Amino acid sequence: MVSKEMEVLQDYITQNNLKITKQRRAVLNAFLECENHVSAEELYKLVSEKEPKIGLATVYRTLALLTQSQLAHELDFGDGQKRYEHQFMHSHHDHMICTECGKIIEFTHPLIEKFQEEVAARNSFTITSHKLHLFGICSGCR
Amino acid sequence: MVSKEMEVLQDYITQNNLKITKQRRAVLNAFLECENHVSAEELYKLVSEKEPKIGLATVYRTLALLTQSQLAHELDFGDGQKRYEHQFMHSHHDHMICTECGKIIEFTHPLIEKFQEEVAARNSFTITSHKLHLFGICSGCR
DNA sequence: GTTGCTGCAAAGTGTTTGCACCCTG
DNA sequence: CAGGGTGCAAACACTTTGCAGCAAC
Repeated sequence: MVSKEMEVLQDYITQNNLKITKQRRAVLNAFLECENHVSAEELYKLVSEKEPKIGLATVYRTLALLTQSQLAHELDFGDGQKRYEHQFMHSHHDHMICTECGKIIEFTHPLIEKFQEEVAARNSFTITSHKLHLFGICSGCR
Repeated sequence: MVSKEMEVLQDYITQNNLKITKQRRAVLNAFLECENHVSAEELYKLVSEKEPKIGLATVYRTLALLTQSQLAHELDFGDGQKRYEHQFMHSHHDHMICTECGKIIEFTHPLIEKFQEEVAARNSFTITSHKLHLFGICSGCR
């Protein structure tokens, strides 16, 4: 069973004279199986179940690799640690973060994007990326 | 010369059984004089000019105090350190960050805010705050 | 004179790096 | 069998904390 994500990783690895290892496979599989928006530490715990001897440093190094190969995307919700989300076949979106329960709702709004471009153009600014985070209380916590 | 910001700090301090000190006054003054979006380290260097014996920890502690008393607002642009902006009489705005020169342009767009509320309502989510950061290249770096 | 504040150094947190050994290609 | 990958521990950058002495009220 080779997932399409594994193929992407294979491609990236062979194109860059790198090597596929059982640790990298384990990290990728755990990353794909787990909920979105994992931290390195959380992923480390998950991978450890399958690959007990793995080191935290390897998880960090593999997450960097996944980010470079576009399989993962780095996020920073301002809680002091980076989080990673699935990127493959996963188009751009923004986040609502419930400050009570930590729930994350993804959304996009075409008009928000449009007005971002507008205000950028007004300032002669060329957007390469953006982050929009709404913090608040979700329906379940109200 | 007592600035309105100093009065706010005084109020907060007396209301909470705290004490005003020359270090706190020095940090506040340096914070008000310096450009917006300072990091703790930067502010520490500035304050050190006037108050050479001050410790970095005091700057951190005073920044926490300023944040609590609403004089400062904590920001995280994802570069690994917190930054602080003037908050007093300074209404909400978002940020464009030039990834070449670090320049920060502040902006607001009423329609963006409006559509944020709309998409939140659609998800039964109550917004308490938000962060919108546009990353890209400013006019001077193009 | 209490009680909070300071400076210092030590401890913390999340992440990165150096190194000797291991394993993939 | 060469060169990259791994685990471990140490190093890192930023921030917080413990403590003894100090200063504001």
